[in-house]
Amino acid sequence: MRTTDEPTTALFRALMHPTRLAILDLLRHGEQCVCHLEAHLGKRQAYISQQLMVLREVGLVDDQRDGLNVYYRVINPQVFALIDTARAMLGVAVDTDQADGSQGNCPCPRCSPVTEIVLVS
Amino acid sequence: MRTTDEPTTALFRALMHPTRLAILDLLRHGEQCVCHLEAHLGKRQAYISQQLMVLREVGLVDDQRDGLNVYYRVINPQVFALIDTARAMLGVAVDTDQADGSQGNCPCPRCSPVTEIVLVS
DNA sequence: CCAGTATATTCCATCTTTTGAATATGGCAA
DNA sequence: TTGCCATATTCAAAAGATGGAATATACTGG
Repeated sequence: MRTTDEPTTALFRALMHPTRLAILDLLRHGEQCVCHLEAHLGKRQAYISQQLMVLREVGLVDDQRDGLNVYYRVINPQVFALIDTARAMLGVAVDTDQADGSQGNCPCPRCSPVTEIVLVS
Repeated sequence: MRTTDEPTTALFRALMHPTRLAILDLLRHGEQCVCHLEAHLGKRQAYISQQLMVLREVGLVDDQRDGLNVYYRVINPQVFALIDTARAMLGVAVDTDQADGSQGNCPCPRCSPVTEIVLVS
């Protein structure tokens, strides 16, 4: 229908998706670049980007460019309370960390500071 | 996808709908019969029933028969906190009452106790 | 300017949700 | 049983979401 609806439904609509929920979980401890999310979620970049677009459109996240990388962050941390309440209702343990098992080697400067480029002669 | 997803997404999926949200709002002050919801929401009975089915399937509401009428109630009131948090995030006023303007004349015994059947000779 | 890297967007086939319409069920009273 | 009332379920068409593939954009370095 999508007519005079409350924006509330749009919010829940955005939270209705496993990957988007996983992305938000990865943003709990501060902003992350797309490559970071990509590495940790094990999904294609374009796909992650699509989901980020949805989160952006409902005003849940904000992006900020830093050189080649784009860093995303949650605008209103209350959304975490929302997710936690939902999980609590269902008896799901609130996993404070990683959304999935994949270790994720994010190559961005913030994740991997230049240290291994020592190349001894 | 719908595979190994968290039940959390199912919860949000159920809350993603304006009519379902309105039904939950009507159940804030205790259980209500279907005709009550029908009267207040101004939607067809079958439609209301469909939405109630969705809410039932995710374990948000419970029903109980009393004669001809079926009364629905919210199982876990925490869901109201969830909705309120969402609305607060969006700056939407938490309307404690009626979901829409329609006055709603519910004919069920609890709403309209037998008083007008006096029929003087 | 050109190439390369990080991210974004568009397009599209497929699957799911939405909602109207018709129909079914369950209970009550006569 | 019959008829009626309240509610539930099923079906199907239209609308919307999902996720893959290709492509576009933005920035950096040479």
